[in-house]
Amino acid sequence: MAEYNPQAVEAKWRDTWDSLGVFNADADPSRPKYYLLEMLPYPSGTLHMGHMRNYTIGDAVARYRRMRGFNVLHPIGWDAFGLPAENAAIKRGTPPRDWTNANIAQMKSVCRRFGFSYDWRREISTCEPEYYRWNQWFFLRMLERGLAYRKRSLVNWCPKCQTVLANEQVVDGCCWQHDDTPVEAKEIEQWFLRITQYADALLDDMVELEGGWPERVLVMQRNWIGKSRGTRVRFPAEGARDSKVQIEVFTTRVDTIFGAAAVILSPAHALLQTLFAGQPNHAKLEEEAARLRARIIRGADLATAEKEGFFTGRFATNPFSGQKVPIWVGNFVLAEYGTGAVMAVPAHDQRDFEFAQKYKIAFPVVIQPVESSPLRVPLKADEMKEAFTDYGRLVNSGAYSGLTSEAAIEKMTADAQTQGIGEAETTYRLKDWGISRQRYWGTPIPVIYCVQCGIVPVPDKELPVRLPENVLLTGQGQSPLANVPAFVNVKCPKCGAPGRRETDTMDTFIDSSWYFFRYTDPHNDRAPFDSALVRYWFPIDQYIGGIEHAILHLIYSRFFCKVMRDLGLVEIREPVRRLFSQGMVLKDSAKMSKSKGNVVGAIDMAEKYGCDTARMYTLFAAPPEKDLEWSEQGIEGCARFLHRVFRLIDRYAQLLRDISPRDSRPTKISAASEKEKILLRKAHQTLRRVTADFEARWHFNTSVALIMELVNTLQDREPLDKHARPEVLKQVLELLTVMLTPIAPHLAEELWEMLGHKESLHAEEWPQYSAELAQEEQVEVVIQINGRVRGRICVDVGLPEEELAERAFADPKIEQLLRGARVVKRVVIPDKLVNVVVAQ
RNA sequence: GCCGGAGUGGCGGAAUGGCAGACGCGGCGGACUCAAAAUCCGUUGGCCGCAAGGCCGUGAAGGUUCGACUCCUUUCUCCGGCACCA
Repeated sequence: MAEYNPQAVEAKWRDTWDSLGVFNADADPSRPKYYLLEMLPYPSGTLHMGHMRNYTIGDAVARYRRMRGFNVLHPIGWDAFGLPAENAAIKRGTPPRDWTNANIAQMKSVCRRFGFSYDWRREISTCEPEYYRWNQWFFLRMLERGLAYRKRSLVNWCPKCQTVLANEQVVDGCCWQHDDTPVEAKEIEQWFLRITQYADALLDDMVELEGGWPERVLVMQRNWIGKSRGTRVRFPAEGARDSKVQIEVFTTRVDTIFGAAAVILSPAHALLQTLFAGQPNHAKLEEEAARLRARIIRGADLATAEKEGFFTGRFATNPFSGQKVPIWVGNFVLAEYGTGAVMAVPAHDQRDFEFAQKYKIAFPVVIQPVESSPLRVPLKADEMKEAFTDYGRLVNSGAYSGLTSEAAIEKMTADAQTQGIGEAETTYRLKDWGISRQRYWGTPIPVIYCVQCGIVPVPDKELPVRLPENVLLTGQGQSPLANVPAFVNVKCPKCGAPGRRETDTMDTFIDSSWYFFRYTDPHNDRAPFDSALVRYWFPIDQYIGGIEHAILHLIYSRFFCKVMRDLGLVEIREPVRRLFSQGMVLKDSAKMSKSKGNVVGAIDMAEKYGCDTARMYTLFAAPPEKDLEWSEQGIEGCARFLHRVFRLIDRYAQLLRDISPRDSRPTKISAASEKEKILLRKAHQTLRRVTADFEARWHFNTSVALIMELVNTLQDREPLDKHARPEVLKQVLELLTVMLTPIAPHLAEELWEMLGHKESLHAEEWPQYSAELAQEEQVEVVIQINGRVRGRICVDVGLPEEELAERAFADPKIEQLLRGARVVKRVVIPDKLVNVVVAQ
C-alpha cells in the first residue's frame, strides 16, 4: 500500500511540467485562444494565503480551459517600481533594485512551488529598462498629441519631510510619518495625462463591458467619471477696476436662478485679486482668503466641515433677473470642479441654505412643489427648515414663472445661449491624471528642459532614459534624481545648449496600464509589441483581481487602450472582456497582515499539507467572490479528503492499470449491473455539474463538494470490484481524476499515472458527460396538500402528468388525508411534485 | 446623505419559484487498538412525542403565488464604495 506524500508528488510533477514546458503558449491562429490574467502583483516579499487565492482561482480556470482545447495565455510578471522599495532603501540602505529583485525571486519560487501554470518565458518586471523604455515611448506619443502636458497644481506637501506625498500617504489630514504635522496644499508644476479627453469614451464604451464586468465596478467607474449636464452662466461683476469682469458659474439647476441670493467663489478662485483690488480693506480680504485656502481639506472631513465664508465687498448682476447679488467666498466651493464658482440658491440647495442661515442672507422661493407632492402648502422662505431640492414649478421667475423645472432648464439654457450670457455645458468629476512623482524608484520622464528651446522630448532613439543606480536616498527634500548631476545635466537634443533632465518619475500606475499587451510579445526591442500578436490574443478573456483596483488601475488601463487605438497600435476599444473580483481571505475575521500577526504563510501550508490541499481548501471554503475565513480545521478536512482519494485509487490501481483506454469509454447502460449503474450515474452527473460550474457559474466550492459526494459514493464497505467490472471502475475513477485536475493538479497527475497512463494529464481533453449514463431511472416525487409535504412516491422518470397525478391520489396516506375534502385544484410538475389544493 | 452587496444550523457554506440545511468543519455515539494517533461506521436545525408522526424555522413585518431562502413592498443590522461635484 502506497502512502500519499504530497511534497514528493508535487516536486515530481512540478519538475515534469517544467522540463516539458507544457504551459508555454504561442500564437496559433488555427486554434481558439483564451487569455487569462491575474492582476500584476507588487513584489512585497512573503506570500500568504490571501495572495494565493487570486492565483489559485486563475490557475484552476487556466487548466480547465486548456483541457477544453483552448490555446491558453496565462502569464505573470511584477509591478516592480514603487514606494515600498524606496522606503526600504531609506530605512535599511538596501538599493531598491536589490530589495525588489530579492522579493521577486522569493515570490517566484512560491508561485512555482504551487504549480501555477504560467508561461514563464513571458515574465516581465516593470523596473527593467526593457520594459520601462516603452512607458517613456508612450509618454512621448502622448506628448506629441497633446495628451501629456504640464501645469501647476495643488499637491500634498509635508513641511517636515519637505516632499510631496501621495494621497494614500495622507492619514487624517496629516503626514503618515508625522501624525502631528498637517499636510499643506502646495502648488507645483506637474505632468498630466489628458484622460478627461476620453471621459465620454470611457463612459460610452461601458456598454461593451456590461455583463462581463461586475455591476458594482461599472457603477463605481460611472460615479468616478461623474458626468453632469448643466448650464454655464456669466454674472457681470460691478465695481471692480476691470469693468468687464464676469463671474462664471456652473449649475445643473438653472431653473432656480431667480432665487440666487449670492455668488460664491472658491477661496482659490483666480478672480479674487481682481475683486479685492481697490478696496480699503483688501489686505484683510486677501488674508481671509489665504486662511480658507490653507484649510482646504479633502475626503470625508470635507463633508462634515463647518461652512465658512466672507463677503468680498463686490456685487454681481444676475443676468436673468437683473438683480444685484453679493459676491462671497466660501470654503465649500471646490476650485477644481465646474468653474470654481457657484450661484447660491438657498431655497433650493441644502448647502446654500445652510450658508444663508449662518450668514443671515435673505432669499426667495422660486420653485414650488407640484400638486401631487406630499408638501402641501406653498413654501415660504422664512418658514423653511431645509432646502426644497426637487423639481417643481417656477414662481417669481419673470417670464419663466409657471414652467416646470424640466421645461425651464431647457428654455433658460437656450435663452442664455442666444443672449450670450451662458451656454449648455457638461462637466466631469474625473480630472486629468497627474503622473509626476518626486521619487526615485520609477520610470524617468523622458523630457529635457533647455534654456533656448524650452521643453524638449528625448528622441526615440535615445530611449530608454535609464534610471541611474547607486543614488543616495534620504527621503528628504526634492526628487532624488535632482541630486545626480550626471543624470540631470545634458545637452539639448535640438540645439546642443546645456539642458536639464526632468527629475520626477512616473506614477507606477503607468506601468500597470498596458503591461498585459506586453505579455503577448515580451522581448520585442523595436516596439512595445507586435500588433498582430495583440490581434490574436486580445481582448483578455478573463481578468481576475481585487476590488481595490475597481477604479484607478481599471480606468487607467481602459484609457491607455483607447490611446493605443488612436495611435493605430490596437483595434479594440476595451482590453478586458470579463472581469472577476475575488473576495479577501480573512483570519480571525480580519484581513491578513503582518502587523495584526494573523498571516497564514503559503510556504507553511505547502510544507504542512501540500499545496494541492491548500489550493483545494481555497476553492472549497467559499464561493470565489465572497470573503473567505481561513480555518485550520477546514484545511485539515481537505487534506483528509485528498489522502482518501489517493487510497481509493491506490486500492484498485493494480487491477485497472492494464485496462486499455478503449475499454473505459462510456458503457451501455442497459448492460450495466445495478452497482455499475449507480457508479456511472453519479460520475456522469458530477461531471455535468462540475463542467457547468467551470463554464458559467464559477462556484468552485460546489464543484469540490460534488467531487466529495462522488468519492463518498465510491467509498463502500464492499470492494467496488465485487459488483462492478474493471472497465466500468476505471472509467469512473478516471473521471474523478480528470475533474480533480484544475483543483489539485499534482495529485491528479499522480493518480493518472497510477491508473496506467503514460502521457501527462495536461494534454488530456475534458470529457463530455453522457446524458444517457447520467439519467436517473426513478425519481422521488413529493406530494403536497395545500403546499405541505404529506407524502413521497417513487416513479419512473418522465411519467406523464396524468399518470403521475393518478399515482399520487392512489397513495394510501394521501387518499386517507383527502377523504371528504373538496379538491379545488391540482398542480402537477413531472419528476418533481404534485400539489393538491383542497377547500378549507 | 447617495449608490452597491450581504443577512440561512454551533461554524464555513448549499439550494434562484417546487423536499431548506448538499459538502466540509465541529459535536455526540460506536468499531479497530493494550492504549493513542490515523482510519472506518452511525448520528447531528429547534420544540413536542416511547413511537408513528406533528409543529416551528432562511434578520423583521407585509404582499404576490397552488407553492417563496428565491419575486415585490416596507423595515432593521452589518460590510463596501462615493461623499459640500453646484
